Amino acid sequence: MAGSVVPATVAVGPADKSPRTERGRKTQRALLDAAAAEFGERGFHESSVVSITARAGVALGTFYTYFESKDVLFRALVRDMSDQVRDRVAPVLAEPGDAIAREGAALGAFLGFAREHKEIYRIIDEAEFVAPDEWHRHYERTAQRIVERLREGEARGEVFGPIDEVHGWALMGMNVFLGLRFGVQDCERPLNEVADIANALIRNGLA
Amino acid sequence: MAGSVVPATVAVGPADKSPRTERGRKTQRALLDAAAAEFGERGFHESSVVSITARAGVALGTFYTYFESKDVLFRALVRDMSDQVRDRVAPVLAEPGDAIAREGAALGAFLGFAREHKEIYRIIDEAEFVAPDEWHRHYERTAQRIVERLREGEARGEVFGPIDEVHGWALMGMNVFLGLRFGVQDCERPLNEVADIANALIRNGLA
DNA sequence: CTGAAAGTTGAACCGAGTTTCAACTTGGAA
DNA sequence: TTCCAAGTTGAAACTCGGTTCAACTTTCAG
Repeated sequence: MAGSVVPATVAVGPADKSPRTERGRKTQRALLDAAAAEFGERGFHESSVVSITARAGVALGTFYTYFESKDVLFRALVRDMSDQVRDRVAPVLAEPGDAIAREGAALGAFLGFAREHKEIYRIIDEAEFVAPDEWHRHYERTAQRIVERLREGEARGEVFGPIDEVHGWALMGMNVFLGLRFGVQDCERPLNEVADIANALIRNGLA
Repeated sequence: MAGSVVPATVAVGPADKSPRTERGRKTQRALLDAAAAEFGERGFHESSVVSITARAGVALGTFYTYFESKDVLFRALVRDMSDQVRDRVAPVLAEPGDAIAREGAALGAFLGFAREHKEIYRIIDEAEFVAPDEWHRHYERTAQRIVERLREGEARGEVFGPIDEVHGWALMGMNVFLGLRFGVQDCERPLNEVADIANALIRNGLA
């Protein structure tokens, strides 16, 4: 899991803990991957630095060579997951189709990501308590992006306005819960089926 | 806050810790109210039994007269919050209108509840990590109830079917995130405005 | 080959918070 | 008034896990 969770460099705060050699970079990467897996499986509070270092195959003290604290590591991970989702969804938005179809494609891409990275829910959800600012930032930006896309569609006459912040949060909430139900919990149901039903809902409503 | 959080009796597990006198019931109630407030403000892990008993105005040891552990108390609270939401939404569902209008009324009632009980989000969200079974039960039932209501509407020809589990989770996700944004975070915006926009979305879609 | 910088190690320190428990208080029934 | 079950108390035992640090190893430039 999560072989690509690690960015080239990681923000570590004032005291520079960045690795200076290739060897160091590998160790830091092992710690980040181990942490993503561990937090995903057990949650922040159940994961100990001991268990993370054990999973990474390094000694306890090594952790503090690269991270100021368990907290700082978690924040770096939240930021990274948030960026990964964005990067995964971005390309499908370039595909042809009207604004609503593109939201459907975005949902499909997100569901796929959730199936591959089930740890994302535990990490981002738990950020509400462990790193509230990163958590807030993530949802604020995601909703904002949806609103912007819908407004572009509105300008093109593809969606019926006026588009409001409410629409952004409504669609985001829908996507998040569908990701939870059909990405993380139920791994069997075909994702395009789910995305199609949801897309029909936001296109035509239920009436 | 949370004067009505306390059920008449609380499940406490095998060893019977139920109070036997009026005095005991009052103390247990004080502990439950204090815990709801404390968990709502600081979250489960930041709330200590010391802080809860201090807020309730009783000694540390008294806590264990009524609860086997901090964990058991939290579970009781989650169950209670879940029931409170249900009880708050139920009455407005009896009002006249088609199935979709009733979903709008339900959302309105839920948003109102969220404004009055901001602690509900922290408590139910954190249950994902502290009491996963209660958390699962809560969302499973909520989605199920939405699906049932929509299917009734479908039978009456008020909504366009076929209604799927996807619809239940989609609407629930929408409601939850709107409650977060406009119930807990933004307390200014008129709730019926929010509910109306969301209801128009699920009634007619965006196209 | 050599020295120094980078990296690694894990026992020990430390604070925090849950839970226990034996002594003490309260309130009401007989 | 007496007695006892129910309730209360808070110091202390206990557990747990984050963080520190001084000794040790590896790597590599000169």
